[in-house]
Amino acid sequence: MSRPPHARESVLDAFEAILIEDGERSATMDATARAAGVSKGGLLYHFGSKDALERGVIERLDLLVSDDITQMSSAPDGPISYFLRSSIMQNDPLDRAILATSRLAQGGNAAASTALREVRERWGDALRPHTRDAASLDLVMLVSDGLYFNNALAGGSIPGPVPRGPEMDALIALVERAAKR
Amino acid sequence: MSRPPHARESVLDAFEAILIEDGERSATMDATARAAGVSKGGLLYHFGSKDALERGVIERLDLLVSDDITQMSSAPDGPISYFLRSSIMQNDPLDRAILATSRLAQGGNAAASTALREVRERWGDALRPHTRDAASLDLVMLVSDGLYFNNALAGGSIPGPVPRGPEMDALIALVERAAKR
DNA sequence: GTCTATATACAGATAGAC
DNA sequence: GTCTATCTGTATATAGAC
Repeated sequence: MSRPPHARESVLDAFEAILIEDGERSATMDATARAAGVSKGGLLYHFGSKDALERGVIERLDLLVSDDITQMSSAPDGPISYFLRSSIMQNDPLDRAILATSRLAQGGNAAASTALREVRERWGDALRPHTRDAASLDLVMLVSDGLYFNNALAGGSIPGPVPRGPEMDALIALVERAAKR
Repeated sequence: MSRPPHARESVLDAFEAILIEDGERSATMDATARAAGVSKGGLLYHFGSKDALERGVIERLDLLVSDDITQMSSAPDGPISYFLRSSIMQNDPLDRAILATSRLAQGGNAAASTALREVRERWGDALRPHTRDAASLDLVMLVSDGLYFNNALAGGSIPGPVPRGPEMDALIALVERAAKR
């Protein structure tokens, strides 16, 4: 099992960071190369085009989501609680991959939009057995989407106006009471 | 009461449309001018810079939200139902102004982010008296955010995976049961 | 008010040295 | 593998004619 070259991962990290903090417009190959500490030519050795770089982020997202769904299935407090709690930005690799892919999607990248829709569907499939009916599943998914949306607006670093601590606990209790099977 | 010049409004409409359908990256002054049926010079007579054009969208949003909050206060089914129902994309001027401003925010426009946060706060203030507690208000706001987020991903035109018809009715009933004072 | 023409800057991508 | 140098396209913005 050969893990991916380090420079390649650094480039992806840098690209994600600029997407999240400064938006899609600022995430140029030049800026990415500079932030990753390589030259533009060096970047283009690992990713032959802007499109390849964007595909790299999407592939990384898909891998991280697979891990997350495994975690979710065996979470001690149950999948709904795990899912909502992990919907607030913890700035972990998965959060960053989602935010970065969202930026690409909102910048017009169709593959990114598709990937996000598929990710959402995978989560929905995993949660469905634990919810009462379609409306209950909608409720859980939409609250999660809402949490992510606010994080996305906040720029990924500044905390948005999302519930934290005890208020988050109360929200999860409220959603579980309404939706949990 | 002098209404704003027609050409100016056409330019704003065109700019919003490109932002929503093709993303921030495609919403250039050139593309906007073309879509609005004016030349670049003509556009620049009405909006002296890209920044002025973006401010135009944000100002329009603020006006439309004021109208919406008035409507919400006197809605027959109550503010929560009105608020959630109007959170699914109806492609009306307010929806388009929100989506367009979201694109600007996600493209890195700080004024757009601030405007959206303030809009969200105005809605929260109007809804607070009608909800039980902080968690209940969070629930209503986050479901609404979730609906908008999915519309934003869908590109504004293709319907996203959001509840419609009877499923939307069931969702509203669920949220009201959990949150309504 | 609206147009054309153009200046300036920067994006993505290529070629080829080391 | 990583670099510099450079080509080409396109964005914002200005100048000035009509």
